[in-house]
Amino acid sequence: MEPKVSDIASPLVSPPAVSVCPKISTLTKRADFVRTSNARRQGTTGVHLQARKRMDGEAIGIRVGYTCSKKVGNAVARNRAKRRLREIARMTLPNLGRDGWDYVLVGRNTTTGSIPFEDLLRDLHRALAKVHA
RNA sequence: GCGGGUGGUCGGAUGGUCGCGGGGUGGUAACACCUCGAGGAAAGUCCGGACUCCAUGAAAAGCACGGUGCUGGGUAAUACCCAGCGGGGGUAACCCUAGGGAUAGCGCCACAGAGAACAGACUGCCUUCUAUAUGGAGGUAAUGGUGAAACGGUGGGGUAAGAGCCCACCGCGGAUGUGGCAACACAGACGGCACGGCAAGCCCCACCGGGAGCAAUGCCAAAUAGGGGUCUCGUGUCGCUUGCGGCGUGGGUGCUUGGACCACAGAGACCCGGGUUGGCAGCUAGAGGCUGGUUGGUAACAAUCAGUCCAGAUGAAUGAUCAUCUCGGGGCAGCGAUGCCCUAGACAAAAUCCGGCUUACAGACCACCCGCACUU
RNA sequence: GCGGGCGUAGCUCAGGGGUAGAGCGAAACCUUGCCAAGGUUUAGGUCGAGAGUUCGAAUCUCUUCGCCCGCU
Repeated sequence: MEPKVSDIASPLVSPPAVSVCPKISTLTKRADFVRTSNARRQGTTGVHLQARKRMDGEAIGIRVGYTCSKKVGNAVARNRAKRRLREIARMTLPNLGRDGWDYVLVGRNTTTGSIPFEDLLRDLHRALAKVHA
């Protein structure tokens, strides 16, 4: 039997202690995106991940940004891809993300909006593991 | 039943769990609760407005530039809509139509053809002259072929040959009359025919448009700077009532003109260098939409009454997932009725707002109408 | 969001109503022992797409698609 999405995510969604859970904020500045893209990167079928360990004092907590260029498609396809990226980040980063890092999730050509959701989730897990290594 | 035409509607539904944006309430806060949260095209940005700023005495005038272009009406306005007219298509329902002026002027009409816009004559036809030839003079425009287009068409009379030269019909122009608010329609004396096409070529005529746009504009905070160089015009003047008037200079979001206004010691142009891309307002209730009724109108639409609804983000909010149902589609089994399984599946997401236009769109539904076939 | 511009041969561009062209590139041949250069010749185009105006459209008009630039 196929594992349900809830089975994959359940250990991750289980609420961690508040003191362990860093605050997650969204990247909005272009300069942050550029700095992150110059650091570590890892591509998978569904998502392309860029990550960077910040210098001390820049900001607090985990920060995450989302990018979907016109290659992804029209406005409907871009928004849809961005929402799916937000959802997997919400389910994953509170547990697997590291404090003091910036992450940028980039939507891929046609796959981000179309592949099954659990595949997208596994792709982010793999990409995070490789980037942290 | 089949085929077609017109107008319109919808664009899955319900529930659970976890999340997102705005507003409200409570709370010191974390947060909790309540409530609202994409489209018919939100799209393209092709038009028209609202609104804001700039300019302005003024909706200034003229020129330039751009647009519109049958008539009447509707509207805040339009290139939109409605009702008609003319032209074209279709057996029909019905559809399409940038549709003013070619006698204001200029320009163009390649190739072919004798000749392409003004009457002219290559091949011809007829008469005549002579030196009888591939000749000259005259008449004619019916013949031939070319071309998108050739100076009215067909038939008859007539003639040396011919010709609206004459006649009949058709076509064209058309004084005038009738109907219509008008575009225009109908009738038509008369004219023997004179007047080719292109204005989405320049242009003429009529009407419309001041320019830029929410990245407009205003405020707050921080930071940096209160820059440098070159060039041009200036450094006012007269009067008195002593802060006003005359003159002068400079200042214009296409240009010019005149006037008013502002400034009067600085103004303008170009080049070099440096800083910031934060927050708030504008920002969503308006020529508002929808539903139902009444009145006027053929209609578009207007007036009015009642009810109801209202996204406001800014790396930009609607997602993820599960279940059930239903419309279609596909597969398998079956002669069939039907059963089982899979599958929510088109275009496309607000960005100041509104009215139109155009383009994209899986599929489903409703009403009316037309043609053909069949039955009664 | 607003404003502006461009689509013609494989590439860079002319042509602005009358049979689509230039340069570079490609191919074949000549030349050479071989290559380059040179010479001769050839192929290659729905003029981004669809309608309209015209006798006739790459050209004029409208619609549409794609690409590029500027404005805080």
